[in-house]
This record gives sequence, C-alpha cells and structure tokens, in this order.
Amino acid sequence: MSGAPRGRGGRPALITKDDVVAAAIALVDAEGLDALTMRAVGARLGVAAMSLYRHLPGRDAVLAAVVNRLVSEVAVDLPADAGWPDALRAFALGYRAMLLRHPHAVPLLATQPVDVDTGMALAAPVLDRSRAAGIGQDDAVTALQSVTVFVLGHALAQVGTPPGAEDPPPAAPADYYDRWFAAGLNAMIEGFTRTP
Amino acid sequence: MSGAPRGRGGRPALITKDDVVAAAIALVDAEGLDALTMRAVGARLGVAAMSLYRHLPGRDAVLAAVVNRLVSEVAVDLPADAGWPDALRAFALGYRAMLLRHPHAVPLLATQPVDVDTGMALAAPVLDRSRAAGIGQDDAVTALQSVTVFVLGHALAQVGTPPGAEDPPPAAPADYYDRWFAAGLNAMIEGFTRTP
DNA sequence: ACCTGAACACCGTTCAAGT
DNA sequence: ACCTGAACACCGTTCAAGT
Repeated sequence: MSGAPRGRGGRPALITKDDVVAAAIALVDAEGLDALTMRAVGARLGVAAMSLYRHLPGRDAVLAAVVNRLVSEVAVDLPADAGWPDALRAFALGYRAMLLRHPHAVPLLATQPVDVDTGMALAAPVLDRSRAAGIGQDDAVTALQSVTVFVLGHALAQVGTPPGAEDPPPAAPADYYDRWFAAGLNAMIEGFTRTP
Repeated sequence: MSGAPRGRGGRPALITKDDVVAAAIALVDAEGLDALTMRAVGARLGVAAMSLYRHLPGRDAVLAAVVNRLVSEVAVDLPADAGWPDALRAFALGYRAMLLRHPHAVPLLATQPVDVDTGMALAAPVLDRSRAAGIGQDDAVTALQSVTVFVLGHALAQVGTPPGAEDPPPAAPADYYDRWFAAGLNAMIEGFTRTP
C-alpha cells in the first residue's frame, strides 16, 4: 500500500513489502521457482537477505504474498450483457491468461491458498451474473470453483514438463493445449448451464 | 522388479530401488513432503543417505519414482458392461481415491509428469470403452485428460489448506468436497458425452 | 558392488550489533 | 526503525576410502 517509510523517526526504509513481492515475482518469472531464495530476492533489491525479515515474517509469507498479488492481477473481460455461461467462460480465460503469463509460478498458485478477500473480489462480479440468471448461489459457487480447478489443473499439465526434456510428442500441434482447454471448458460449462 | 542383489560377486545389497521408493512414500504419508529428504529416507532404511545414490541418481529420481508408483496403484473399477460415461466416472473415482489416500503427495502428483507407459496402462482400458461407443480416439483422450486435470485440481483444493489453520469455513459440512466433486464431474461427463 | 564419513556449496532463520 | 555479518542447523551431492 504505502511506498514510503511509515514509522515516525528512525532510519528510512530502503525497501517495502511491495518491493519484495515484485522482486520475487520477477525472479520466478525469469529463473523459476527454485531461484526464489531469500538471498536472491535480497540481492535483486540490493539488500541483504536478512533485511527482508523486517518486511515479511519469512519465506512462506513471501510465497503467499506472491500468490495473492498474481491472483489480483487476473483480468476478467465481462461485457455488460454477458450471461451466466459467458461469465464463467470469461473468468476461465482471464485466469488462464494470468497463469500462462507466469508459467513458473503455476505450481505455486496450485498449491498455496488464496486470501478470502482476494478470491472474493475476483469471484463477485462473476457470481452476480448467476444471480441475474436465477441460479442458486451454492450451485453457482460450485460451478465457478469447478471451472477454477479445471483451469489450474490444465495449466499444470501444460507448463508441467520442464523444457529440458525431449518430451513434446512428435506430432503435437502448437495449439494442442488450446484445443484441449476449449473442449474441456465447453463441456464443463455446458454440463453446468444446460437445463436438463 | 528384482528384490535381491543383481550383480555377480561383489557385496550383497542391503536395499533395493523399490525399498527406497516405499520408504519415501511412507515418509511422505506420515510426515509430509518436506520430510522427504535423502537423509530421512536413508535413516528409515537403516542406511546412510549416500547409499541411496547407488540405486537412484538423486532426489529428483526418487520423486519421479514415487509418482509413478502411486499412479500405478490406482484401481479403476470397470464393470464389463460399463459404457463410455461410466468408464470416465470409474476412472475419476479411482484416481481420486488414490489421491485422498496420499494427501501429502498430491502436490507432487500435480507437478511431476507421469511415465508414458504408466499413464497408458491406466488409460487403455478406459479408452477401450470409448471405441466401443464409437467415439473418435482424439475426442476420447481429450475427455479423459480433462477429467484427470479436474480430479487433480479438485484434490489440490481439498488437501491444500494445511491443518494448522482456522480455515475450515464455520459451516462447511463434512461432505462439502464430495458434493462439489460429484457436481463438477457430472457436469464434465455430461458435457462430453451428451450428443447435442 | 555396495556402503560410508567427511566435506562442499548451498538453504532459511536467529542474534547481537551497527546507523 | 531499519539494515547487516556472523553463525546455526539444516539441505543435496561429490569424493575418496572402506569391505
């Protein structure tokens, strides 16, 4: 929130919590999850590793902050006239776009819980569309969470195999994952929104 | 495969690769993923950590072997008269049962690739049912993979929040995750198998 | 062949000390 | 208040040496 030192008097701060989170994300994007060490984050900020502990209680807190920062970066393109199925789809696309922008962070996002507030802020506009469509709130939440875990699981599969392998199956087309994603998402949305 | 020492002559082996994998799984189940260190696995087998390197090239190889061992443990209850939707469902239930039997290993299974052979052995009987139903093989694989990533993503969400938190929402019923899982799986299977 | 202790280059984190 | 170097208790892994 505040970029400037907060305490009255005392030595002015060289870094803020936001600086630490930003450096951590840059490090993960550039060099992968294993490169995210306290020493490396400190070095990137021109500061000793121990200084970070003045702003965050430890490495776990850095990971949690990274996850919440990335989730709040998700942009859901929700046209005013979007119905409930369209809202689910827009949410899935926005979430997936963020994940593919930060491939090395996907295992982290799959593993670390998201703050309730951050999750709510993201879900609320989507759930609004379900209310307009007369869907029960519990059913809407179930559908949205199901779509979320599908998106996460799919992204894990896509970014999973490290680049150092000869794994890309001989004839896998470039849009293999895009087509698979579209098929799975369509099936799930149809299943949730079609009235039987 | 072989439980006895293989080389001719030389000192008889105290442990085998299978012993290492079994000890690693027992350790993860009992104490969590962080407890899976080379030193701890060695200790559990009454052997120095360095001995493990005679049987597996390193820690990464242990993790890969754990994943493949757990996946081959999946039991799919596939009645002879099961149709394609039933086969998808049986696969999902069997996979999920394995994941919930090893909650601490779920992040590993979500993150490490599965050997092609292990995956094929598990998928083949299920895909046979799609052929009998006249489904194109590509579509069948897409559906099966989509179900798989949903199952994995859902399990991650279920086992994700560590036990040390006050996170369980006040009124979450005991079967919250079971109901959510059933709803998501039903939607996906319906979407994939209903002829439009 | 297989196992081992000592050693190396890392971690996260604590602590007492500096400004 | 904030930052720091030294130190501690861990890691995975290499190596030379034992049997």
